[in-house]
Amino acid sequence: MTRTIERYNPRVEEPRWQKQWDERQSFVVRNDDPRERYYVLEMFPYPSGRIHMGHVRNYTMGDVLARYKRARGMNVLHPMGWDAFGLPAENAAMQNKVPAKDWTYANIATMRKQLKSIGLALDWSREFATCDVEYYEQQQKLFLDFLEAGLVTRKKSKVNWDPVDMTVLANEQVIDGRGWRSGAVVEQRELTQWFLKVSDYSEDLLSALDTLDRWPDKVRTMQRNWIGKSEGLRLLFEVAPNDKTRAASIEVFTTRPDTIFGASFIALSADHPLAAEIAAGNTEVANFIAEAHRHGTAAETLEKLEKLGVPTGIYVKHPVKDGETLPVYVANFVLMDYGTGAIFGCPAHDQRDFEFASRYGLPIIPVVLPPDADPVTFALDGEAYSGPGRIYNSGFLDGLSIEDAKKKIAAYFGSRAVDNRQQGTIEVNYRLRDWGISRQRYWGCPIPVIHCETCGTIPVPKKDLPVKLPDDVTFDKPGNALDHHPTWKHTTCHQCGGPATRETDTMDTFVDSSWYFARFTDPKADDPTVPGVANNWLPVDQYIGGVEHAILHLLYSRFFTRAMHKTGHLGMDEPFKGLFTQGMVVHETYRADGEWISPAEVEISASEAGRTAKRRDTGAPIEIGSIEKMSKSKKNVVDPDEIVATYGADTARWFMLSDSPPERDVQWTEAGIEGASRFLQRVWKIVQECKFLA
RNA sequence: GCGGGCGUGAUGGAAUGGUAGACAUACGGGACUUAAAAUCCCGAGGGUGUAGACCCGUGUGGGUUCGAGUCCCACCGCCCGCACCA
Repeated sequence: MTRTIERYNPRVEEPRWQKQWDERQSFVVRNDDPRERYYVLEMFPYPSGRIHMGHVRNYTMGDVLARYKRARGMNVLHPMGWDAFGLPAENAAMQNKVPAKDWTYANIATMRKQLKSIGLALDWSREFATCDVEYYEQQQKLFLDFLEAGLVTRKKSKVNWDPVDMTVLANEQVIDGRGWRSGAVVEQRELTQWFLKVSDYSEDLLSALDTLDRWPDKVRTMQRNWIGKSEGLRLLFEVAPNDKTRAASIEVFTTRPDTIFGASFIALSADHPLAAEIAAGNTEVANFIAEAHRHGTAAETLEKLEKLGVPTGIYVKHPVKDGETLPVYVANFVLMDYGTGAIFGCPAHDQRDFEFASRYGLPIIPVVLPPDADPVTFALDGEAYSGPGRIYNSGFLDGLSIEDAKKKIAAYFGSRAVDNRQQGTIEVNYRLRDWGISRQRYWGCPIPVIHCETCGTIPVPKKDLPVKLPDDVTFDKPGNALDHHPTWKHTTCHQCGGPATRETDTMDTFVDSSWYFARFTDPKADDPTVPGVANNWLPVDQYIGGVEHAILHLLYSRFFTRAMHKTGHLGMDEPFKGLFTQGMVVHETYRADGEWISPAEVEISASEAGRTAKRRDTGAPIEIGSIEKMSKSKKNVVDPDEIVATYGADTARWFMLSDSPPERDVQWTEAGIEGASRFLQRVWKIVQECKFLA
């Protein structure tokens, strides 16, 4: 008897199975399925044009989990959608004269086909794109509900302005003083903006991190730092009589009120109102402020600035040393947008204050004695001491621990008054700010409000939603194409019937991705969610994505879940029970004559002597460079389509999962994918032999 | 500076405190072939030895333990995030 065992041919087998899954709707999930539920979600893609290997890795991980849970008899929700608003569509519209909408949906069609060829167990019946009118209409409803619930404010504020993208950026989107997308140096501008009141939840967002025990510590720590809680004392210093200002007091924020006996100066931010007032009659101060502004944001990219300041000529009374005064400076290292924009300097126990005091000859008075140090001989060794110890040189605080001294001095100042106010108030400060969501862009969710000359700025009634984006926009002028549209913004006021204009700002695209996981639970519903359904599925049991979203997307989503809870759309506060941050896909880089070379053009030969590379066509030598994240700019990308065509999706998936632990970077190599391919062939052969024997 | 993580063959990496290096890649040798590819088999951490075997090996130095890659302490190096936050 003869038999032949054929080689596994993914080009036949994979499409056959994928067709069956499609026809039988194998992965379509029903909300009324009584089995135990499991929700696995990977961060949805931006439809940039084509999927990349990072997508393959991300979605394969989720897929394995989804299939495993399904095999264990669970009802598994594993959906897919598109984070489809954003600037690249507008850029494409400008450069290629393709409407942003067409460009986006064409990309989605391509990428959907690619994802299907990967063989993912996805419920495609729930697919949506955030630029679908049906989706952003629901988002507009959410905005109105948030507005009604007091979670939205409109205020004039200094904003980060990206001069290249011509739009506002959230603090989270400014990296080293540059726009996260354009890389342009960010400017400060004063604009009226819509804000979501994330700061209402500062404490809750912080403390609830402790409950997220299936999140990586790294991400929790990053969020903790970002929220930036500090407990301290808001403290008034009484201004000594002078002719330079009528201000009676200066308010500072400090986390170290226990060191008040070591205070030797007050420093104001260059943006402090009092500094501006003094500058009006003091050219030295005015020049210093101008200089500080000139450095401003741009200098943040340079190495640490020297601690510089200028005396204002004003003095304040020392709050605990009768008859003594402290000089008031304007200093370049004091930030206006944290605390009160003013500090008291205790040089002995704060490194910045130490440098400042050393430069300007101000007293350095140690008031914290390190354990085992001698109070008589202890001296600072060229830098501030910020470690543990006991208070000394401090009158009625002497001998106390730092913690006890903080309590005692807070009580002391709490019982005194300056400028007709309580001198010291315990205060908790957060670094977290409200989220400015206004963007001066066309391709985003319109903010559903109108500006009426008579009635003011008022929300569009829900019955008039959606506020639809026009399709016929042009990009011949810089700035917001919506604003330039000839008719779109002109409307009538629903209250008074008079003329009104629409808000032309659209929402930050991070809004779109802050609740999509909830929409997947019932993507066709007439409301943002059907709470009975959403609460059954959420929170997401396992969320998988890149660590680059550790702050922005994940923090905003946590806020949104709380806000949707408050407005009755959801019944929980945390969206993601488990979070997994997968590593990147990296690849060697290749260079010749200063140009990056694509791996497809490179032939590698290896021997005991090592690996060498040459051009596949000409045979010219190529330098093997460092291993980097796959990126178009370095050309070290491998196209998933080609891999699937050559080796099949399962080989690509197997390699992605087997070569490196999922949380670490995986290095894509030709040899690795070959090995994975051979491995699968062997497995297939064994399976065939078992079938034959059976 | 603060925080998180990592350090094991040529390489990616395995190892509930119990035979370190699974599996894979690369490399070398062999079988098959006119030849190559594919496939299959063998070798392989380093050192000494004809061999049986022995010694040394998980960044460095200590410690706990019958036993440490794993736990504890100190240090060195690398990666990532945040950072003039008072």
